[in-house]
Amino acid sequence: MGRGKIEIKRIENSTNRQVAYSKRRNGIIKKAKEITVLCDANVSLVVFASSGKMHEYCSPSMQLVDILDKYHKQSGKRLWDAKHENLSNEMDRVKKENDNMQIELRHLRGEDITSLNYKELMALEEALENGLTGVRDKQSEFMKMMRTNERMMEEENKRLNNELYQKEMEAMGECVREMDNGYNQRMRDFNSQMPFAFRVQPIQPNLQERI
Amino acid sequence: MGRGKIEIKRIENSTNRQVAYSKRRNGIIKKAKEITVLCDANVSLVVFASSGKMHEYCSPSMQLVDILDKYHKQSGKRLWDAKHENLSNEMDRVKKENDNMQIELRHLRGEDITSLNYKELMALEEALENGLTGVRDKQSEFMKMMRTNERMMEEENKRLNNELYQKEMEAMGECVREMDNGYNQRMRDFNSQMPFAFRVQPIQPNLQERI
DNA sequence: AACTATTTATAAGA
DNA sequence: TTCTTATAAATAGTT
Repeated sequence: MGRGKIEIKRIENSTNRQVAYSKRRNGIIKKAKEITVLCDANVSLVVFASSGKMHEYCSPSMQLVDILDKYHKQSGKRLWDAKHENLSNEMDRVKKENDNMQIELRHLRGEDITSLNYKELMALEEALENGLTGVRDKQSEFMKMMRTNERMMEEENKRLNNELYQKEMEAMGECVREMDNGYNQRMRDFNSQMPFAFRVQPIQPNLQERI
Repeated sequence: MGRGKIEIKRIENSTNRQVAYSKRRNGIIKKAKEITVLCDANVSLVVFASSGKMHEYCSPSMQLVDILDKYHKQSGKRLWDAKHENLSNEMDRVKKENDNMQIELRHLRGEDITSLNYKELMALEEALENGLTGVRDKQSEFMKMMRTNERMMEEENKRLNNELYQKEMEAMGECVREMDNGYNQRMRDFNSQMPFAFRVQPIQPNLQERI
C-alpha cells in the first residue's frame, strides 16, 4: 500500500528502514487501539526498533503484568518459571564451565595431579613448557627494553653532567680566574667520585609504570 | 477500509464483533510480522478476545521472556521478583569469575601476556615453574612405579615359567624316561627363545588403567 | 469463507 | 520528521 509494491524482506537502506519503522509502528499501534475498542479485546504490544528503542501499547485498564498473568494462565507456559528455569540452566552451565576451568588451573599449578594418567601428565607438561617459553620470551624482551633504556639514561646523564659543568664554568665566568684554581679541580673530582645513582637522572615514563 | 466507513467504537452486534475481531486480529499479526522483517524490529503481541481466547505473535529468535526482560530493563518496572534478581546477580558474579579464570588460563598458556608488567610476568613464570616441578615429580614417581612393576612382572614371569616347567616334569612322570630326552630339551629351548611379551603375564590392575 | 467496494495504510518523493 | 499523493493492502458489508 504505497507508491509501489514492496517485498516483505529487510529494507537495506537504513534511512528508509527507519522511516518505514516509524510509520508502521504508528500504524500497528493504531490498529491495536482500534481492535481494543471495536472488538472489546485486550492487547499488549511491545515493539523494539533495531536500535533498541522501545514502544508499547497496552489496552487501557490493563497493565502489561495483568496481560502476562492472563497469558500465564492461558498458555500453560509458565513464564516466570520458564524464565527462572532458563536462568537456572544457564547458571548450571556456567558453573560447570567454572569447575572445569578451576580443575585445569589447579592442574597447571601442579595441584591435584594424582588423578591424572601418564598421557595427561605429558600433555600438561607440554602446556606448561609452552607457557613458560612464552613468558620467558616476553621477559627477555623486557630485559632488552630495560637495557636499552639504561643505556639511554646513562648517555642522558653524561650529557646532563657535561651541560651542568659547562653552565657552571660559564656562570662563574671571570670569578674563576680570581679564585684558587684548586676549587674547580675539587668540583670535578667530587662529581667523578659520586656514585652514578645519586646524580640527576632523566625521567623515564616508559619504565615508571612497568617496573 | 471496507464497504462503508465505521466509527471506532464497540461493535454492538456480537457476531459482527466476533468477525471483525477475527479479521483484524489476523491483520494486526500480519503487520507485526511485516514490521519485524522489514524494519529489523522485535515485536511481542498478545491479543485477548473478549471471550478470553488468546492469540500471540512474537518475533522469531526471541521469546516472550526475552522481550519481557528487555522491557524490564527499559522501563525500570519491576516485573521480576527478588528471587530472580538474586539469581541474576549470582549469575553475573559467576560469569565474572569465569572471565577471570579464562584470563588466568590464557596467561598460563602464554597467551595475551603482552599486557602484563614485569612483576606479573615473574609471578607467572614462578607459577609455571612450580607447576612444571609438580608435574615432573609426578612423572618420575610414575617412572619409578613402572620400573618397579616391570621388575615385579619379570620376577613373576620367571617364577611362573619355573613352576610350569616343574609341573610338566611332574605330569610327564614316568613318560619322560621312555621318550626321547630331546623333547624336553627342545621345550626348554623354545621357552627361552620366546619373546618376553608373549609369555603368560600377571594381571596388574594398578597399571591397566593408568598407562 | 469468499467477494468486492471502499476505506485505510503507506512507499516514494519533496 | 512531516506532508503529499499514488497505489497497495485491509476490511465492512454482502453473498
